[in-house]
Amino acid sequence: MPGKTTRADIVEAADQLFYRQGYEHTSFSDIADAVRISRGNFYYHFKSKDEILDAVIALRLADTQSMLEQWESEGKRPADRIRCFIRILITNRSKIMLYGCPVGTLSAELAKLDHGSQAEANKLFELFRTWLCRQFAQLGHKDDADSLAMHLLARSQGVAALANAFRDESFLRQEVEQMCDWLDSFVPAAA
Amino acid sequence: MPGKTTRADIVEAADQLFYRQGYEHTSFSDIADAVRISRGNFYYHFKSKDEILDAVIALRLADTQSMLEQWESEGKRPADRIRCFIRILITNRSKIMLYGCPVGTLSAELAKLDHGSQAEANKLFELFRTWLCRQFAQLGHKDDADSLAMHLLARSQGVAALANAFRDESFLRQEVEQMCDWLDSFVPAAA
DNA sequence: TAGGCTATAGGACGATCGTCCTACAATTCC
DNA sequence: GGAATTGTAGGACGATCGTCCTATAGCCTA
Repeated sequence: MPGKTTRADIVEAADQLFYRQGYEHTSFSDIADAVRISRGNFYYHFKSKDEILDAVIALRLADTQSMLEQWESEGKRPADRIRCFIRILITNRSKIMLYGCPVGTLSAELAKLDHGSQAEANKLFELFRTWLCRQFAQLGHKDDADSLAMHLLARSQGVAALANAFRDESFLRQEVEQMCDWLDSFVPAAA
Repeated sequence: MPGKTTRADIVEAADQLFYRQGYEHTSFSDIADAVRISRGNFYYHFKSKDEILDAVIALRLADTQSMLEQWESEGKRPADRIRCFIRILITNRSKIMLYGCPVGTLSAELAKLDHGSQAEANKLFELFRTWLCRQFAQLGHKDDADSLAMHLLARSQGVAALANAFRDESFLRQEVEQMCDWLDSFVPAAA
């Protein structure tokens, strides 16, 4: 039980706190309290708060990557995979209504802070973008695959933002249905 | 030049700084420097930082209200008015790519801070929502006017968020065109 | 058993935060 | 022209921030 777990515990706790409270509004004491660890001990595992942020981003990148890979390896058709993406809004609806989209809100916060890790955080967006792009290409839309990916990404972001502001679950579900309908219009006519 | 202008100067400077840096990341010193005023003198005009935030929100509400009224009084047809809304993304593209949407980012930040003025800030969203709702109703879509308003609001939010993350102006313009096309599909067939 | 790592605790540090207090200049009013 | 009010300046305050330093337990190795 020594060593390695503590570091992982810190990153996990920071991940949750950054999501719920924002990066800047989360202090070392907050994380220390959550992990039940001395504040001083912190700097044995991380040299600075920024380093924790980088670790959190790396964790999210890895988690996202494996989630996307799993969606892809489940052997469904491209449209089904894209539907998986659309439905995360429903899966995570409770947290989204409380804290927004973890990707979008972090990106927006780091942009305002003019933070050096902004580019790293945006790799989360890029992960979804290239993955969606690949799915649309497999759907037969090679030429406008990236535009479609960005379009869907944007709509998801907007839905998450408004669902958060208005705490409106029925709006969220309604928009998810519309996105699925929109997606169907791109599926080649096959049963 | 006495009195009243100083208060207005403070609110204006805070408005800009809150937009560019975020509410929490903006300190009294930042605002004081911008207005060229002593930090101590601050509390003659405002009792707390929260009070400045409320004043900033009130200013934005008033500005937004008058902008919407102007769009409505310019005597165009409802579809043209909605197009005015869509095109703010292009009008403010430079700032949006740097700082995101002022309405959405403030709402998101206050949600994470669990700030008491969150409801006030969301009135900005409501202003756009009810205005758009009215326009869609005038377009003849009384039954789903609110859904259409929320849909358009969400898409605008998403476009602003991604344009901010990727600093991509052509994406922004492309999505604006798509939204205009989408709008046209709701206009009753008249020349 | 002695010595060297690993991991943790606890507190000191300088800076900055929002807030508040007091002194003083400028203006207005009797 | 003295008094009261309005507006501004500057700094003190307690708290908290991120950071850093040192002491100390527990462990493995020799």
